[in-house]
Amino acid sequence: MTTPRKVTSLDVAKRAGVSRSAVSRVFTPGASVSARTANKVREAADALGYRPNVLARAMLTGKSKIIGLVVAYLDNHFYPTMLELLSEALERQGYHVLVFMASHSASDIEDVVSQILDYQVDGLVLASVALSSDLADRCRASGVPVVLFNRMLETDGELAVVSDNRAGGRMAAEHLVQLGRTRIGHIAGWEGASTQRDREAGFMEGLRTASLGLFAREVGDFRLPRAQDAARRMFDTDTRPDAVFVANDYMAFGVMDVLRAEFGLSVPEDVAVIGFDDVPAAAWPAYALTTIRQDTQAMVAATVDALMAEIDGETFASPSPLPVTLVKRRSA
Amino acid sequence: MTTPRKVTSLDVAKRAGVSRSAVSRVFTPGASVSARTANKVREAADALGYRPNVLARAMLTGKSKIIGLVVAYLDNHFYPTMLELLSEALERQGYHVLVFMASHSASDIEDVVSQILDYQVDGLVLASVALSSDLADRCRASGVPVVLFNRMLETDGELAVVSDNRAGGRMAAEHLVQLGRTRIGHIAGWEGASTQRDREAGFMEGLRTASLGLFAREVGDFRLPRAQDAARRMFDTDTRPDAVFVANDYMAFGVMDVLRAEFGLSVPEDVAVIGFDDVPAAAWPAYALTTIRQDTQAMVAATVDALMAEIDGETFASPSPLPVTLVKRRSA
DNA sequence: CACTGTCTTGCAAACGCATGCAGGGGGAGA
DNA sequence: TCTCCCCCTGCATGCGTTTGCAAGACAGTG
Repeated sequence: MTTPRKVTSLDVAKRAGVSRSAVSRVFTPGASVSARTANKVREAADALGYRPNVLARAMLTGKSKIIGLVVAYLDNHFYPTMLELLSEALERQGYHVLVFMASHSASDIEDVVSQILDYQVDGLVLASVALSSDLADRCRASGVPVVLFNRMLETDGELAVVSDNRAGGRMAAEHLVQLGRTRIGHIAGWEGASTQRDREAGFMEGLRTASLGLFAREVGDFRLPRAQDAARRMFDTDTRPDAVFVANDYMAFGVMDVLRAEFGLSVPEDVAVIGFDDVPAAAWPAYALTTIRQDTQAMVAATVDALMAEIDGETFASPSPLPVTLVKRRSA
Repeated sequence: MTTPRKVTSLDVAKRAGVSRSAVSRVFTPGASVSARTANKVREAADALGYRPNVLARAMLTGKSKIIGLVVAYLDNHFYPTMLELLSEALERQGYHVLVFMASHSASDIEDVVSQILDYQVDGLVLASVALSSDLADRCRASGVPVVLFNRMLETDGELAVVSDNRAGGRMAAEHLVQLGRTRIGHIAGWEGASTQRDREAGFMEGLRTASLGLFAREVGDFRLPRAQDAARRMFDTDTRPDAVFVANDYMAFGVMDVLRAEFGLSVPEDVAVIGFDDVPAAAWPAYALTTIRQDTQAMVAATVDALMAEIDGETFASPSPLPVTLVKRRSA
C-alpha cells in the first residue's frame, strides 16, 4: 500500500520554485500572475497531480461550492428529472449538489436542515417539502439562501419557484368540460402542499365557470397506494364519475391502473383522466396521459438564477409562477 | 440585513468559560470530558445555536463525511431508487451523497472524477458508468476507495457490487423456453457494460441448453428511443419473434409500447416480453412485466458495507454476485 | 501527610489554502 | 541614463477545527 500523501500547494510551489501564493493565484481566476510563472506552476501541478482542495478553500472564502438539496419523493419521476437538470445546471456554474432525503417524518426535516448547515452549503433548495417558517428564519440567520422548489409558503417573502398551478388546474377543468364531461372528480395530493391547494383552487374555478360542481373528491397524498385507494373509493359506487383530474401524473398512473384493471373501465371512453407534471412516462402509449405540463427546465433555470443571485448578495424576488401548458394525449 | 456572523467553537468556549478544546471534545464522541463541563458547553452551544463546522473538521481529520456518486441515467428508474436507498443508508452512518452527473460524453468522466476528488470525498461510488482502469488507479492513489455499482471491470481487483447477471439471463431463457417459445430475440443494452455482457451470456447459455439459437438480436444501448428503434427493426419482418428478452425494464417498457401500439401485437399472446431489474413500474398493471429482480436493497447494503470497510482501512473483497429472482407477471 | 495514579483541561500546532500589504523588478517615457 | 509607475511576487496571517502533550486537580492509599 503506497502512502497516498496529499500533494499540497506547497509541494507545487517548491517544485516550480515559487511561493505558495503564486500557486494559489494561478488557480484563482482573475488574480495577477505573469504568464511565465503561471506556466511553471501549471507544469509542476500537472506533474504532481495537484488540484486545489475545495474544502480548504471553502474555509477561507466561506464559499463551499456546494448546494444542499432536500427531496422527499424520488419515486415520483418528476423529482429525479429535476435533480438531473439541477445538478447539470449547477455543475456548469461550478457547484455541486449534496442530497438529503427528507423521506419520512415531517418533523425530522428540522434535523435534516441542521445537518445540511453543518456542511456550510452555499445554498439550499427544498423540493417538495414543507418548510416551517422558523426553519426558514434559521437558514437565513446562517446566511444561507434557500429556495423552495415546487412549493410555496403562506408567509411569503420566501424565495419560491412554482408553476402557475392555479392556471393549470383551470385548464384541466376547461378541457374536461369542453369534452362534455359532467360528473367530474378530483383526486388530490397531500393537502398540506401549496401545489395541491392551487391546482385544486384553479380546477374548482374552472368548473364553476362552467356552472359545474365537483362530483367526487378523494385524497391520494401524492403517494401511489393512497391514490389507488382513493380511486377505489371514488369508483366503487353506482353513478361513477366520467372524468377525473388527478393532482399529479404519478398518482394518475395508479388511478388509470385501477380503473382499467379493477373496474374494467376504459380510458377515456368511460372516464377521462387528466394529470399534472408531464413526466416522461405520461407520453408512453400505455398511458398516453393528457396532462398539464410543468416546464421543469424553466423551473430549475429559475432556481439556479435565484440561488446564484442570492449567493452574490443580491436580493432576488420570487419569479412569477411559470406558465404551464395543456398537452393533449389520449386519456382525455 | 442582520450580519450572520458564524458562531464558532471559541464563542461557545467563552460563554461556557472553558477552552476551545473542551468544546471540541464535547462534540467528539469518546473524548474525555467531565459531565459538568459537558453540560456547561452543551448549554452554551444551544443558546448560541452552535454546531461544529464539518468542513473545518474535515481538514484536520481528513474525513469529509461525504461520498461522491456519479450516475448516468436518472431516467431509468433503477437509479433514482438506488440513489434514495444509498442516501438513506449513508445518512444513517453520518455520511452524505454528493451527486455528479456523468450524463454524456464518456470521456469527461475523467473530468468528473477530478472534480469529485477536489471535494476530498471519503469514497466514491460509480453507478452505471465505465471506469477506465487508470482512472481507478488515480482514485486509489488519492486514497479514495471506489466501488462500482452494477458494473464490473475486466481487470478485476476493483471493488464492484453486481447481481448475478449471468444467472439472471439464464433464468430468463429458461422461463421463455418453458413457455414453449422458440423464436426468441434479445434486445441488448449498451455493449460496453459488463452487465449487458453477463446478462446476454447467461441468456445464450440458457438457450443453448434447450438446443435453441438466438432468433434475432438488436441493441438498444439502455436508452429508450434506441430500444424502440431496435424493436421496430426486430419486428418489421415476416416471421417475427414470439418472445424477447430485453436487457432492462426501462427498455422493455419502450419495447412493449411499440409492439402494442405500432405492430398491434398483444403481449404475451403474440410475443412474450421479459425484462431485467424489477423497477417499480414493472409491477404496474399496464405493463405487468415479467422480469428478473435485482435486490437493490442488498446491492446498496453491500455497497455501503464495502465503503465503510475501506474507509476504515480494511481491505474488502468484492462480494460475490448477488442473487436475482424471476418474478412472473403477465408479460411472459 | 506525602505520594502515586487517574481524570480533566488548556496550550499550541497543524490542516491546506487565500489574500492584504509591501517590496522588488522591469518597462516606458523624458 | 534616470524616474516613475505598474505589474508581480513573497510574507504573514487567518479560516474553524482536532489532538498530542503536559500540567493541574483530586482522590485513594500507605
